[in-house]
Amino acid sequence: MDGTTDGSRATTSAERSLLLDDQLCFALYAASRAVTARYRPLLDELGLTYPQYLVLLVLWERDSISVRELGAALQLESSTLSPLLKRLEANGLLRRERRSDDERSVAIRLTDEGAGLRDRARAVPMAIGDAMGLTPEQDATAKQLLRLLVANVTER
Amino acid sequence: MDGTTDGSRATTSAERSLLLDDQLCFALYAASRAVTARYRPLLDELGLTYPQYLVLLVLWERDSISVRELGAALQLESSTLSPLLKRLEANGLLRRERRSDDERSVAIRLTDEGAGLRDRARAVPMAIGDAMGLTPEQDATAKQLLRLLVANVTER
DNA sequence: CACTAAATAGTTGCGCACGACTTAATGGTG
DNA sequence: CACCATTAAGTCGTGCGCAACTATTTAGTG
Repeated sequence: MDGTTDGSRATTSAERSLLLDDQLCFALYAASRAVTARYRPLLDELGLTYPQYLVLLVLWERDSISVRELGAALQLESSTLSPLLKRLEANGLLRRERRSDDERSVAIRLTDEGAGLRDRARAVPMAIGDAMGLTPEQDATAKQLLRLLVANVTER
Repeated sequence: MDGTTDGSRATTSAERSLLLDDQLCFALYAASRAVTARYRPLLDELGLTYPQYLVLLVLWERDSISVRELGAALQLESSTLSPLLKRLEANGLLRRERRSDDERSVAIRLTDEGAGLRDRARAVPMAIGDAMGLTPEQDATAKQLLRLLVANVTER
């Protein structure tokens, strides 16, 4: 069926290949979606999407954070976060209130329900870690390479 | 400002951390978006989005492919591809026609314009490769780890 | 103090991404 | 042949993700 484009074709070094399978960027794109897909059933039980889960990870670490700080932590724009936070607020997991000392800023605070979700989420990282099935060394290498990549790609 | 959660906290081995920065999955998610963002200005000049570019990569390799085969190559559902292919067709880059031998199937064929775009796209992988700034060894390691990860995560 | 520039969050429009579903065609099976 | 499960593509609804823009508040400057 799909043996046609398998394996390792030769690539000139002067000009990079246009072959899909040669490209790290596609591996990255596919891996990110595959991992998110693996999260889905686990997060469904918590009533969360993956980005919502990431927001809660940040808030469980440090509550009462501004949208700006949240965006810095997750590398997301306010145009992504604002509606997402509204949905989490509608679901009763957090509250948004203008800061009195700076009315431009909005403090995101977990409700008791949002804070309580943390216990139910504790098993998630381990389940995902198991599913990823990398050795601790591979995991560390991957994280290190991805951070280097992000640093390089976002500079300038 | 953000030195508060930096660095390397200790993590118990029995139970994985809920810290954002400890998680490979977040590194993956952030890296994927960062790389796509780096592509954006290059692809804007070609009038393409990143997923559209991926579709063309496949078609430049092997024209007259079905939606199903395209989905297998990119790991995307027909519900994602159908509207995307419609947009590419509206932009004059490809045509979709039912196969006569199997009327369920739709053959995607590049137009001359779509095929011609390949030359203008040749510089893209190199520009991205440079921006990613990994050594060939690091690039190979990353691809290898990501493929292993995808294989593990999607099994069962 | 008046006025402008910067910062913060939000809105809008568009294009994915995917689950759930629909429609149509095909391939068995008895 | 009739029937039904399977396959292929597409539609619909929801939630990101981001560029471009807006509204409001704050900071800085003469």
